[in-house]
Amino acid sequence: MKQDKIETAWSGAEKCETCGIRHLALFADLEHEDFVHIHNPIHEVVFKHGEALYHLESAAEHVYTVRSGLVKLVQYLPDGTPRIVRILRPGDLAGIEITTGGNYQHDAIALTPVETCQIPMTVINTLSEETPRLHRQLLERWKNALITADSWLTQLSTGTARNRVINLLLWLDANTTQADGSFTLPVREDIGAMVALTTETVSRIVAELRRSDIVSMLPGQRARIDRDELALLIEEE
Amino acid sequence: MKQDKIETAWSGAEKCETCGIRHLALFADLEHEDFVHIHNPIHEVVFKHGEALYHLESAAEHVYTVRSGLVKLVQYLPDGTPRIVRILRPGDLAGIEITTGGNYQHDAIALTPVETCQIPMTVINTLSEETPRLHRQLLERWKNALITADSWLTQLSTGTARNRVINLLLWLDANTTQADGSFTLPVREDIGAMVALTTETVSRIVAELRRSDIVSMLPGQRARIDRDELALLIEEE
DNA sequence: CGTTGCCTTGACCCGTATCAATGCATGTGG
DNA sequence: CCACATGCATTGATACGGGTCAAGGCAACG
Repeated sequence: MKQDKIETAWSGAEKCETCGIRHLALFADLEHEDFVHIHNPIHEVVFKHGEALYHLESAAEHVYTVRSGLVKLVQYLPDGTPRIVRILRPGDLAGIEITTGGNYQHDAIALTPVETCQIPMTVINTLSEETPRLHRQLLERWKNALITADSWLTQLSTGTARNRVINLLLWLDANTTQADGSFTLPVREDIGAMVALTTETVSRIVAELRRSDIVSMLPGQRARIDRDELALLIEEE
Repeated sequence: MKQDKIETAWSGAEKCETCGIRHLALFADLEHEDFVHIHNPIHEVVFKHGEALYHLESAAEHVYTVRSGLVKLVQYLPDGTPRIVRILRPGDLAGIEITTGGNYQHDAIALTPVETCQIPMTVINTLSEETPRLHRQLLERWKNALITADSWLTQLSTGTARNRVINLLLWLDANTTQADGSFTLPVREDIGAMVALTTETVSRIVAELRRSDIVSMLPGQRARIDRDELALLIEEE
C-alpha cells in the first residue's frame, strides 16, 4: 500500500485560470473574481494504473476533476463480485456525490495512468453558493452522470453477450479515442465487470472480432475498431 | 388516446404551503417568503394506470412531483424492447433532467394510479436561483436518482434470474410498502423489463416463491413477502 | 357466455458459465 | 543470457440456466 501518487500543491487556485483543460473542467465558466473565493489548497494528484482515488469507506473530503486518463467506479455485490457502474473520462468529476453530504458511493480506481485535480469539498460548497456559474456546471455533471448511468443499463446490461461487448467497444471508441484513432482496451476482466460477463466469454468475443479484422490490436493494449462493421453486427435482433 | 387526466389548477402555489406530503416533496424547506416567487400555475394532475406523464419526444416544459403511486421511467433498445431504468415513488421528481435544458430522457408511465403536482420548469429555475433551500432539495434529488441508478445496475442487472427477481421484490417491499405491510406487484412483463428477463422466467420464479409460501398474493395485485426468508435465498452464491 | 388480458406450465434448444489446460508476453533473479 | 515465475489471453469440453415457442388456465368484464 505504498503511497506513491505524485502531488503538486499550491495554495489557492492560481493555476486553474490557465489550466490547459479548463474548457472542459468544472471551473470552465468561472471569472477572475470567482477564483479569489478559493481559499483551500487544490492539489494536482496523479495515480498509476490500478491505484485508487478513493474507496467506499474513505473520508469524504475531496472531489476529483479527471484531467487525463480513465477512472472506473466500482461497487460490489453481496458475494464480493465487483461491478463497474461507470467510467469517468477527462472533464468528469469523481466523487460528486459527497457534495451533498454522506460518503463515497464507489471505489474509484485508475484504469490507466490518471491525472486529477483534487478539490476540497468545502471549496465546491462555498463556491457554488457564491457563483451561479459553478452551480450550473455542477448540475450539468449530475445530469451527465445520470444519463450515462441509464445508458449503461440499457446498452451494456441488456441483450446478448456479443451485443453488450460490441456496445462497450463502440462506447470506448466514441468516448475515449485519442489522436491516432485508437483507444486503450481494458483487460478482459474489467470489460467483464462492465457488461456483466465472465472474462472467458469476453475473451472469446474479442478474439472472434479480431479474427474477422473488425478489431485490431496495437502495441500497449491499444485497439482500433471498424465502427461501421461493428454497428452492423448489432442490427440483427 | 383520450386525454382524461384530471386537472385541478390554481394560480401561484397557495396550496403548496398546506400540502399533505410537503415533508417529502420538493418544496419541503421553502419558507412563506419563497412562495411569493412562484408566478406560474402549478397544477394537480392525476394519471391512471398506464398513462404517460410525458414521452421522450414531449415538449420539455414540466417536472412532476409524485404525490402518490408509482411511475416507471422507460428507455428503449435499438430493437424497440423497453427497459425500465428506474421506479419513482411519492416524493420523487419526474423529469428533473429538463431543468438544465434539453429533452426528457425517458417515457414516464404510471405503474399505478398516480397523483402529481405539475410544476413548470421555469418555476424551478427562477426559484432555485433565489432560494438555496430549493437548491439543496434539487441536489438531493439528483443524488438519490444516481444512487438508485447505480444500485439497479448492481442489484437488478447482475447475477442469476432468481436473485434479480428476489432483489426486486425486496426493493419493492422496502420502498413501496403501505400500511398493511403489502405492496403492489407489477405485472410480470414490467418486472421482466426491470430486471432484464422474459415474462415467462419471471412468472416461473414468482410462482415457485408462492408455492413455497415466501410470497403470498392478496386481492388487487398486492403481495406480501417473507423478508427474512427471501434474503436468505440470496446468500447462496 | 364469450372475450380479453395476464399468468402459468411444458418441451426444447441455445448461449453463457464453469472448469481446466495451454499459450504467450513480460519481468526477475541466478 | 537463460530459467522460471507471473499475469493475462485464448481455447476447449461440458453443464445448465434462461430464452423461445406453444398450449392451456383463470379472473375480470362487457
